[in-house]
Amino acid sequence: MDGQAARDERAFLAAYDARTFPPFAVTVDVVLLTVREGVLSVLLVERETHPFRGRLALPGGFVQVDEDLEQAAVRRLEQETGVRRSVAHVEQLGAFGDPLRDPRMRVVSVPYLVFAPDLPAPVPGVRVSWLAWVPVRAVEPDRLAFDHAAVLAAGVERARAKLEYSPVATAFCGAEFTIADLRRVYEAVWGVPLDPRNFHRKTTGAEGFLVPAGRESVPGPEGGRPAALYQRGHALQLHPAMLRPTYATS
Amino acid sequence: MDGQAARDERAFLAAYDARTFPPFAVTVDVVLLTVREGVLSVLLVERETHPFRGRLALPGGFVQVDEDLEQAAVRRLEQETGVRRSVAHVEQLGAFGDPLRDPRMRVVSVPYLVFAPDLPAPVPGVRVSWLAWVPVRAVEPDRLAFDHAAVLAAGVERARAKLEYSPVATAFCGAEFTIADLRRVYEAVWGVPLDPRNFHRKTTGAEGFLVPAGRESVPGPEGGRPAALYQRGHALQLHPAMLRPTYATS
DNA sequence: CGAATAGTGTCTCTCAGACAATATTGC
DNA sequence: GCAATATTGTCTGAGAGACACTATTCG
Repeated sequence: MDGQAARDERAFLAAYDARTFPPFAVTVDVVLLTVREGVLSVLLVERETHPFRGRLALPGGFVQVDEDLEQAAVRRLEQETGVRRSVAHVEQLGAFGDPLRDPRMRVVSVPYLVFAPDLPAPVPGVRVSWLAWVPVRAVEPDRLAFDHAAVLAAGVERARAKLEYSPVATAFCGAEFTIADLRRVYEAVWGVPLDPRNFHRKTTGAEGFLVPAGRESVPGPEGGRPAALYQRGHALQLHPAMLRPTYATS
Repeated sequence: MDGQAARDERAFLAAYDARTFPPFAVTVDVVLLTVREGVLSVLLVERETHPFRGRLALPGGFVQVDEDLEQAAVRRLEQETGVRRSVAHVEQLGAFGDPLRDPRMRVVSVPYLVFAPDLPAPVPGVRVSWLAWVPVRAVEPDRLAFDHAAVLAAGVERARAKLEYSPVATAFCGAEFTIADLRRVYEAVWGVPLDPRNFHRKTTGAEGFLVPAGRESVPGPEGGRPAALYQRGHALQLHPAMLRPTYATS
């Protein structure tokens, strides 16, 4: 029986014509977030080609037929923005498939959310003439191409929620960072000031979140006691969670 | 300037040939969960056609060219399982696009997670000869078609997490339900017993979660005091959150 | 020394978990 | 009455938020 079923299946596939299905294109977009000078910022590129030529957009492009979705996103990330995957956190943000989101044809886009440390100004890569970090609060939604305003909003909201119960905030920092560095990440992403003392106690108390690097930072130009340096721990969850203040239902 | 850009864009679109892009197909799958007799169960169908003919699978199918993704999922839900959208909670679960997940061609699937009350045994609908509620713990992952084992696992994990900080557990109940009904939902989805007394205090204390229906339920065959009936409230978040016991990192 | 930042301790309030006690039904 | 379920109350410990206080640097 099993042999018969396998033969059936092979015969079916040999006769299969892919053109009988509705033709879609699939793209990936990259919502690359970082914290620069205390401000949550997103990397935007200027589109060089139609549609939306000259408009700002998220980096991204078409997925190749034999290419995994995340692999396609990472390829765009590295080619167009110069950010290496190894220093960043990458997670899928969902699928956006409104039939009218692309004027060319039916396109389903799978955006990926990326957290990266504050990097030197990225250089325009393949097929990109201009790109820049833009503070998220300064982005004008109506001026973005496609439905990228909605994608960006989903990415920012995901980032805000994720900081509460996961240790991914460390992906915004370098390999070694101070508690104050980490606090500035939370403050920038959430857009609220946090009490440095309570923040210190909570982060150092959460099991597996931070590992002491055994070294100290150099104080800034305004002086101050040197801070201990930490590395990210091995925990996958943040427990207890770090809840946003004024947990309004919004 | 704007007029020139618009003319450029129109000219580009008129000359555009959609066949220059890699051909994908896009499908939707439905992870329909319910709680039957205290057991978290998923609706599975038997595939009538190749590939994976005769294997169990999630309901789903190809998205039409002019059809929204969620609309496509709801169409499958209603056509293949008879569950009406109005009684259920529907949310997107992400995109699954491994290049080898479908032997026919490159297919990206966008599964939707659906929570529904315990409904009368659904009737096989369009293109479906057999379907049944299967306890999630009884599903044999290797016997599911495509990558549906991974999709189901993602859906169950999303459901477990979502119950903690959102009021969607009420979607597993009917319009009116008792606190014990709701507790059995949490117990079934999380797979752990909960203290009825603490559960009662927490759910009735969470603002906007539940609204008293002003009526009482009929006690079961074993007696017991009648319970007050509730309806779902208007809250979008569950605050304070209902955290799973033994919050292991796992 | 003063300003600035890092880190610790203390108090209060909320809330989760354990569980006693009471209320209301069917048999 | 007895079993079963519903609901309220009480206690304890963990943890969040407010904030006093100490520690260490630069100028």
